[in-house]
Amino acid sequence: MAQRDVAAALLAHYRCHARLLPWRSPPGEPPPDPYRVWLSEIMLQQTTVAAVIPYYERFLARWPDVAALAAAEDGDLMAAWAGLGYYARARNLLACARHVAALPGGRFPDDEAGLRALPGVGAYTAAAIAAIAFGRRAVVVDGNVERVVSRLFAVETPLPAAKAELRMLADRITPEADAGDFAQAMMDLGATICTPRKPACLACPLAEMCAARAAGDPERFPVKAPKKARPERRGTAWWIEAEGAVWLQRRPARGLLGGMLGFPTSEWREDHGQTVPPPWPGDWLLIEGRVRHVFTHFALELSVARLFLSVTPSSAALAKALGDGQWWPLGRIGEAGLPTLFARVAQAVREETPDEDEEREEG
DNA sequence: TAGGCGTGGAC
DNA sequence: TGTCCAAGCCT
Repeated sequence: MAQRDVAAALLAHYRCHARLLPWRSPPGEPPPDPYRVWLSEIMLQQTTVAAVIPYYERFLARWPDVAALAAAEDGDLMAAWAGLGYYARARNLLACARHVAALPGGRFPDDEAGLRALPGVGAYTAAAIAAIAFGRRAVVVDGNVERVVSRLFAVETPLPAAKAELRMLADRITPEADAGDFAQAMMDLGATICTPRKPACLACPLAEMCAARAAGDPERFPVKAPKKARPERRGTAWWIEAEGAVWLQRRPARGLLGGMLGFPTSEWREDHGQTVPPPWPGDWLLIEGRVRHVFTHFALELSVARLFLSVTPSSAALAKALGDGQWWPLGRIGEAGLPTLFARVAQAVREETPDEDEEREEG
């Protein structure tokens, strides 16, 4: 197989079948603003196109360029990211925007090495921006490309050990020109035709050249090492309510859900059955339902305990006992920008007391 | 280098 | 229902 045949066949297919996406220029046309390419690439890390589109549109409308984003408040940006997951991306997004805005000219670096040095920009993202926004030849390797290449060459080495080998093979088929279109064509192919399950080989422009197809079992690739079981953890979320407001806690900047608002909780532990002392004195009531949430590396089941206070403790007193936080109006809990785990806690409380608002209004 | 780090959709 | 997976990065 001549390597250039792969690129030629793929690019020809892409010119007719490229997906139209909000951050993308049609094949052959001038590339989009690097800010838009960067913003989309960060959002798309480990995240589906369908999930990203509404966030991308909202972000672009609210912060149309890197200078505007650099001027955003931390809390506003974290709240706008709420629900999209992997919140370190949001923290790095802001750090990166401020870094770029402070550069002479306030523009993104235009080569791979310069991009790679930015916070939140790794090998894949640097290559993708260099190719798509700046037309540089770069070897763009994401999960799609790994799958396509592993099938094209029937690579038997299991992931993740195969990464270096797959990157070398991707380098071999990457053309000197049209690097941006080629990268996006590979990713489109992986997303729509060379899919993890039931690949549509009959529609594939590379079918004739594909070793896995020739071997009759393309779905077997990429070979993957077995993964570990996901442990189960349990804990309790504390719902503290006073005079129509609930206490929200700002989580530490690093770690799980770092920098996001949420409810105070106990530790999350694998040993269950332990009774946890509440963090504030009073008559706590355990709600019936529990909140289950699955993270990448563990599953969590939270009990929810409620405390009603007739007098609102000062924020300073609660912050001293529970950590940095704030009172939030109950009626506007939907605007707090809670990550999904805590949005579910709020929903569980709401479902437990469906008529509470009416009773309060009537009483 | 392997593990931490979210979420929702597909099957 | 559980399992897998999606345009990875950081430490």
